[in-house]
Amino acid sequence: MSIGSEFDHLMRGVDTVLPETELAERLAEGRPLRVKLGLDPTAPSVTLGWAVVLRKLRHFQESGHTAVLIVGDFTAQVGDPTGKSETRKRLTAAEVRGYAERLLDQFAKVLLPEPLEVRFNSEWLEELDMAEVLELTSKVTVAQMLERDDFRKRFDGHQPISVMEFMYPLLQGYDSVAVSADVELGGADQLWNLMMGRVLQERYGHRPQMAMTMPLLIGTDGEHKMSQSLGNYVGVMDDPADMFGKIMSIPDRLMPQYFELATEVPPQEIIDQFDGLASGDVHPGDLKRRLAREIVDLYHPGQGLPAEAAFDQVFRHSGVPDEIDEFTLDASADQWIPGVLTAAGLTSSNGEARRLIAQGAIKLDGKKIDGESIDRSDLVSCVLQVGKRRFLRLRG
RNA sequence: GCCGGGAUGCCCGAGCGGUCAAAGGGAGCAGACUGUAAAUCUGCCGGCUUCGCCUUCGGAGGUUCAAAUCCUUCUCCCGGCACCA
Repeated sequence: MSIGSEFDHLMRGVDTVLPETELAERLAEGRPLRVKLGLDPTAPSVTLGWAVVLRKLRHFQESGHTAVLIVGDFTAQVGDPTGKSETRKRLTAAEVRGYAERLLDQFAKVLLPEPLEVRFNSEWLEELDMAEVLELTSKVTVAQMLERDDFRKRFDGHQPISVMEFMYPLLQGYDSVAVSADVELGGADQLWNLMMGRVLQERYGHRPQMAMTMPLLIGTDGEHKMSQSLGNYVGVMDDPADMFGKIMSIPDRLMPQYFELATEVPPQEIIDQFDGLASGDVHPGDLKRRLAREIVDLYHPGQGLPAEAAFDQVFRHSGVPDEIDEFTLDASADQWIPGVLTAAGLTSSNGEARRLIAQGAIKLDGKKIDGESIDRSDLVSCVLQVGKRRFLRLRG
């Protein structure tokens, strides 16, 4: 790859690079850069949101640079105060360990196996003794801490800020010192933290890293940043049909962002597609299908088209998906549908199920049911459906 | 430390002795319309095989025929004052 196209590839979708001119300079040095990305295992899944930065890390790998992926097992327990208006609840060591284990496989779905260094930051953070911690804290002033917006606001508003929260950026920054990062990647909300890494490296007499941030991907609700706690996410481990469906449900206005940040479709092609959309040559539904296929193919190679077919089967032809959960009926001749639905987990309570029946949302083999009880013999081998997307195959 | 205000359902927020499972909004779910988009309209939105019953209004006690609503106490938050610097 030439320097020019490599540079363009690395800059795809990027939000901010600081200092601006330095990326070209470092690339020109012609050696593999050490590109750090730190992720705290505070939840069990890699979402398309995290995948945005992970993909960027992969772009660096593709150019021969070394990906230094830091699993923040130690920092996860401290808790990143970024964007929080209040003190965050702390996770237990066991929770963090459990998440970290599950995440490692998922990272592998996005990154290349080489060149890659995976490090846990407890490796060095746990080893710091009090004298070293004090030295670390002496490198940064309280005024610098308060430059950060969320700290500033809380401080001015007399909201509590624990000293431990001040420690978070220091620890994350210390990671950069520990791994000698040339570049650190992060979400747009991490810029301040990344710059802290730069400051600390300088104070420790190392060459300061540059910071590169990616925009925060908006979740399927079309409003908030994608996050597991909000439930508006698509996980890279979601099965193809699920992934396809979730992408189809995002608001249209999110499509450009998703194409740019969550796919590898060449920039010029994206521009052409949206030009087509503006002129009416491309139908928004078709473009969204393309988007969904592209994303599914990224995490389940070759599954984009089958996922689309499954989607059409259900939503275009009002059919039933090929793979659905099964439920074995008990022996009673008279089956009470709300009980079945709730036992199978399709509804959360009998009351909810009864209401849905009253609203005409429950179908048996595609036909609306109106009563609550049905003969067992009329149910066996049939498909019970709640709304458009919840299905259950009944077994005798 | 003192004085005052507050804690309500997933979230925000009314209620201030009975007619309160608790107004209103948001989120969510379902129906119509669609491209599983947006916008809009409609219904539902604690549990229970439900004209009734049960568990909820920060925790624990108490007063009352009756408490989210009154009293006591505990916990936590918020304002103001004082103290310290």
